Amino acid sequence: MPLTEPVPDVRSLDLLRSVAELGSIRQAAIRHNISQPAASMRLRTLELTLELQLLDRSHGRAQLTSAGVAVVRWSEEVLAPLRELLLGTQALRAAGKTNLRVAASMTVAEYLIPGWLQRLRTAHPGILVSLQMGNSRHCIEIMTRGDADIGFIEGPRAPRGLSSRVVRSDDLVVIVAPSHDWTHRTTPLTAKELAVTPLVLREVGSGTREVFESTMRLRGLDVLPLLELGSTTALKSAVESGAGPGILSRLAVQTEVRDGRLAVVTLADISFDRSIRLVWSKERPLGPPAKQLVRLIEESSTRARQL
Amino acid sequence: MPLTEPVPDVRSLDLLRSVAELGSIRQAAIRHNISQPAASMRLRTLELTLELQLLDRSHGRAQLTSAGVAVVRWSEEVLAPLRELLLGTQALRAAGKTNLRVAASMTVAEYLIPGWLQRLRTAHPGILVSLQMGNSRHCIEIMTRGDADIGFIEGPRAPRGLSSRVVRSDDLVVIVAPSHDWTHRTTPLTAKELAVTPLVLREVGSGTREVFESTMRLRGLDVLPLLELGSTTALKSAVESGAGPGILSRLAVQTEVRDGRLAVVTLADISFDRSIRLVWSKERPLGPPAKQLVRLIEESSTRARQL
DNA sequence: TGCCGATATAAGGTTTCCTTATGCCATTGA
DNA sequence: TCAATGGCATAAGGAAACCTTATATCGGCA
Repeated sequence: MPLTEPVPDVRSLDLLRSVAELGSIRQAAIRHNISQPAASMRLRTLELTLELQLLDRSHGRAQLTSAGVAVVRWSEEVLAPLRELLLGTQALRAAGKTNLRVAASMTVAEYLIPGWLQRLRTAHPGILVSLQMGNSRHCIEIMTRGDADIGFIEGPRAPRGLSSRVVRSDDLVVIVAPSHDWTHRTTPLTAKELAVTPLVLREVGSGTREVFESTMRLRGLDVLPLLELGSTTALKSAVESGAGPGILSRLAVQTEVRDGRLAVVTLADISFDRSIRLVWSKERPLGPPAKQLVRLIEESSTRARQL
Repeated sequence: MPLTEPVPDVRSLDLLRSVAELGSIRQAAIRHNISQPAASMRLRTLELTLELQLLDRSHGRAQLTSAGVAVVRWSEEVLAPLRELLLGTQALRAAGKTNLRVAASMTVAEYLIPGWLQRLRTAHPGILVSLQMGNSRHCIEIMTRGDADIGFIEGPRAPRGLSSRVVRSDDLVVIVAPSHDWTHRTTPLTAKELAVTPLVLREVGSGTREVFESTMRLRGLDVLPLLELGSTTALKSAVESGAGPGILSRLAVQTEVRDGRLAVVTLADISFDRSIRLVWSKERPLGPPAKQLVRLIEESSTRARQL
């Protein structure tokens, strides 16, 4: 479903954040390289758009109202991912003049790279990253050609000729709509039940489909496709609207699960490993920028465990 | 720091998401209530802004490139919080004609309410919520006057005349810049050390300051303010730029800690409880909408534990 | 080859947004 | 109480962005 109009402008939200930080519209305007009236007008437009009084101008300096404080806070959740998006696209554009070339599978690039870039930026602003995306096979090719310093792929085993290490766990999960019967199950789902249920799956040839089918085949079980879709988004929409249970990477559904739009079904006697593996050349040792990134990733995964 | 220009328009990101979902610019345009050329132009502008080719138009229908898929994915992290912001402001505006009136302390309103509203919206679209914000004392007044059905406050004990239950834990933490010495400590910080260190604190009278001072006083310890600031944002900026260690609610710093902009210092022999408490009238039982919300909150807290 | 659906381009008008100039108000200190 | 100062709003004019309708172009398909 599209965004409910009217949509506040992100630059206005960012400006409001600066006003909160600096305590003055004037100063915020200067920092954003616009004139003071322009800033004043943007904030006014924002207030009209949201139909809320965000600033109290009756005492000389502009003071945030409680609604203003709340909006600033909520805006931070919008602005942080937007900054990550900008860093991500920047890395995609940056072909030359970078000191760290990263190759990543689609899943890693989509779900993990932006956060890592954000943290790398704050910890080591000097490092400029370029990003190449592809499937795992493609990434391995890039690495063996020496066109990237470091790579991230999914897969149970290390590719030959490259050193590798698991940096993050991931696995395929069964997802259903929150209204589905399976959300009320008291017993975990068995592999056998999964085999006889028509499922919403990614198309043949995708990494997700391959992992799922091969793991099931190892148990001597078949898969029964109900629907085959070519993208993660399409699959989520289908499951969400009640088409039936679907199979996707846990990373790919974490947001929807958190928001209650999808539910994960617990599995009894089967699991689909899809761990994420850091790979690098055996011949060439990791350079300092690459080492910084690796260290940061390891820190963030231990921190995630603590929380 | 302000957003790095040029900033992509969120409506364009939303449109791209719809294109990914529907597989056609035309269909996406219809869903967004704009003409097909307008949609085409927005997407073109987005591609120019990001300097990336997001769509492949060479096969009749528009097909997302791998960069396009990544941008859609990154956009979801932006659009979801934006939807929460819209729900939050909507609840702030909605005075009458709602079937669930919520009173919440600033901390709860800022950090937890939007997520709950989002989940409530998807699970029970019929429920219209209105939100009143204030400090904990103010919320209790609203509740006892009967001007809200349900409230959320911080505090160690139940206010008299109201039933209450802890729904979420929270506590004050010591935060420092990532470059601070304390990030390299091998031993936890003691209460005594905290007492002799000049700290960046919220102003006297704020809930945070009260909890901090009273807990320290109970130990017979004093507090030594280095800087007193009137807002969470200002305090974070000060600590981030190296002013010194600061004291804030864990909820208030989780984003910055995740992004590595701030670090939490482990405490040895002291803790500052600030649990969040659901309160309701003893005379009036919870109505069905209130019960739905409570159930949802409890589900989400157990789910958070599982992850 | 010819039709059809989908997208791009063109033209025109409206709206939005920014900048400079200026006026008003609150706070401050003598 | 009065002037000075810093800060915000308003006004006017011009530039840029955006949308709509109409039309051309292109790829797929029978």
